[in-house]
Amino acid sequence: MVGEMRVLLVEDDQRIANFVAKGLRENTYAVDVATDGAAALYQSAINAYDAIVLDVMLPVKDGFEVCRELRAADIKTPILMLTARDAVEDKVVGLDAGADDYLTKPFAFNELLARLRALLRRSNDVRPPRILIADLEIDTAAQRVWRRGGEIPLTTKEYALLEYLAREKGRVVGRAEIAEHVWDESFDVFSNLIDVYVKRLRTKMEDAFSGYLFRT
Amino acid sequence: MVGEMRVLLVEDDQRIANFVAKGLRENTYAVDVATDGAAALYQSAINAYDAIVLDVMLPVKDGFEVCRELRAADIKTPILMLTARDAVEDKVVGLDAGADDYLTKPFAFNELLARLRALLRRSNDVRPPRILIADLEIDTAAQRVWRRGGEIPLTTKEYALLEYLAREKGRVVGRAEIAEHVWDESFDVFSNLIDVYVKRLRTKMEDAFSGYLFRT
DNA sequence: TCTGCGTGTTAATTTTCTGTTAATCTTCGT
DNA sequence: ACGAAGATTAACAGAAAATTAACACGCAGA
Repeated sequence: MVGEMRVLLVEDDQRIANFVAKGLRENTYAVDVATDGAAALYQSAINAYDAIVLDVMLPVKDGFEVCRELRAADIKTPILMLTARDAVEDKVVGLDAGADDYLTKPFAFNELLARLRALLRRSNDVRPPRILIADLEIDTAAQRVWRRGGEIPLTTKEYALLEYLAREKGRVVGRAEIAEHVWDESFDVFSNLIDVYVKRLRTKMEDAFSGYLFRT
Repeated sequence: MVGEMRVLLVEDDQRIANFVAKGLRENTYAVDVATDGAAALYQSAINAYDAIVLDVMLPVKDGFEVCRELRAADIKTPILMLTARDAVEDKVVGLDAGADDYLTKPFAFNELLARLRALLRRSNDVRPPRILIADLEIDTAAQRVWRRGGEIPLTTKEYALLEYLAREKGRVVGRAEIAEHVWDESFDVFSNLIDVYVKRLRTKMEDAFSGYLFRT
């Protein structure tokens, strides 16, 4: 949160764009403006913005589409959608497309500032650490796991084991170490419980990837 | 803005304390009560309150003193001072001691609510007044909830729980955390009240969306 | 006072997890 | 090829947690 925040404003209406950009600059944001969807994608590809303010109605590519493509490209920059429409359905579409918040025109400029601050705070705060290994994705905040888009439901222990292994990726960890970190002191050293859990994980993940399993 | 705000009420007069606490709870604040200055300091040391409503005339340590010590301990929680006296001088002393606002008894309860809201708003900055998750829409100002256009009537507690969960969407929150934010100190850790409320919510929302409920 | 509603309690039931056991399969040295 | 040690797997039983219904109590309005 130090330094200047960079914002990409995507808005085709000149008047609104000028107005908003000026207002944001007065509030110490560094603002880039894109006037259509394609430009927006291009700009966000070559710059690391802290947030994107995105109008829905755009020439070339509409805001929903831009949003979707950004998310598809794994760009997680917070997006504030801006639109004249206020049908609930539009909000749903917007959020489904990956927007983080939604503001309908006309809006008080202060409201936009406030939402933007909220978004930046949210993302800058404790960014939920995600672990990415090959096509495996772990959201440690939600304790959920995906592979190639599909979510894999895991039990508490299964998840704990997976997260531990993922964190220690590339290192050879012995049973004792695993027991130490994933189970508690009452763990029975002579049981093969760990093997059983590794098996369960493997089954659920369809033999995900190999580089992390071994024997003492 | 309301919903899961935690307030510490410091008041030695039982009748007033009950009255105020009850009123605040009806407005979805989670209220803890301390009946003397020392208790107040202790409580605020171990809990993170969003605001403190502090009577001036207290046994053991008076409100001014409590206020001073809190500020000395670098606790910045907004403080609303409450007193029977209304001499201008007292206000000055109170504000000097570090209070943020000042209210003299007798007061209209609505006035207290208004001041409290103002304090919380000031310190808390802005949060989106509407929360949208899939086809669920929450109006935090009116404390009303819709799904697919239809409004869902919720009781105060049900609403508070839902708003909290919605705010923490995507994170795994344990029972303790929920209790901490939605209930107050008198919450019985061994009861399954939270489960019961989750059930009630689910029933009303027809198993709305799944991604937010879990164990421990 | 009666009544309805919101809040919280309790307990029975059902489902899901965890950990154990034991049988089978690999690997590898001799 | 044989046996042993370790690895893998399936099946299961007890434990833990989730789910649900039913009820008790206090309070506010009629």
